[in-house]
Amino acid sequence: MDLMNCSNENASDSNSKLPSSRYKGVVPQPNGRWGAQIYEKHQRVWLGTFNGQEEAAKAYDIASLRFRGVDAITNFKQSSLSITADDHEDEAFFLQSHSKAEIVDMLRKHSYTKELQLFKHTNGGKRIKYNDIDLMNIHIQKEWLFEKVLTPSDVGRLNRFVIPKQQAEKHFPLMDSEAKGVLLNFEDVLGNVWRFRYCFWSSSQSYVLTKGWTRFVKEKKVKAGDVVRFHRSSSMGDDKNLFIDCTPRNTDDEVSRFPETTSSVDEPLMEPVQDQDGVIRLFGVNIVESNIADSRTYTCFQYM
DNA sequence: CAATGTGTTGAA
DNA sequence: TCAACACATTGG
Repeated sequence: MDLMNCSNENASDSNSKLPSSRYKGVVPQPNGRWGAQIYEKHQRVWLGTFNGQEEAAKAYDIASLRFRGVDAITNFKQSSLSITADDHEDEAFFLQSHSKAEIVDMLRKHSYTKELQLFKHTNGGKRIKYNDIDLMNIHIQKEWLFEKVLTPSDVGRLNRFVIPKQQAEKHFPLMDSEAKGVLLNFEDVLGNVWRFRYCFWSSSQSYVLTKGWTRFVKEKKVKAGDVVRFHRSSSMGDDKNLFIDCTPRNTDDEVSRFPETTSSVDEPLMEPVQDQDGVIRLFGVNIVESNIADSRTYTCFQYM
């Protein structure tokens, strides 16, 4: 092994240049170890340092799969210890069930394998055969963000929607320069795009959607008690990457023009759920429960 | 002090 | 996007 490296093997030689790696996303470190990195949106995301370049290459592979999807180019055929198709599917599901920041954090802490094992184990007894819809969902990488039950004031005359502070800061961080507000585009299940002004109201210390919200309430006919859900597509597409989705109460007075308002009398799958507790959803359907959110906290990154 | 990770550039 | 290179920053 190692017969390919013609010139420099030793990092101890301070005169020579650092040895290159044959693996994508792997860069040499001055001390002879190896760094892993991946680029997104013109900037580097550091994935940590590793003893061997193969280890670093695997870290890159995992990040690549999470950032760019199942068809991403990788160094190895499969990322970790996944051998069977089910294992591979489980890992894809695991990747999609965590934010990019969480995956990066695991890589930097070298805890990815541990977390994946835990994930598989806690789901071991009740392994699910995912259907085509689920796989498609994984493929397009739509990730669950959070949901909120609409309060009376959310649909009242205040013309604003309060995003729970914890969710707002987690999913829609505002820089100080943006405190005045930014415009966010959300796509609904019909492909319609809704544009809202999103800002922080210092008087009430709350994050709100303002301009555009009332129109949404009116046209979707949402009422207090209805649920609004937020998703994000983590595949590329800088613009159409946020999604909004709601379950309007059935209206007796008018034929619904919206498919998603169809009566759910014989739709057994829909049920409300708390996010941030490890409940995993695909298309709003609970697939499996886990306890992944029980312990660890992850450092905050700019990207998702 | 050693190791990590960023600033930066030039190539593709 | 990507790796090479220099080195500022981190952290033990």
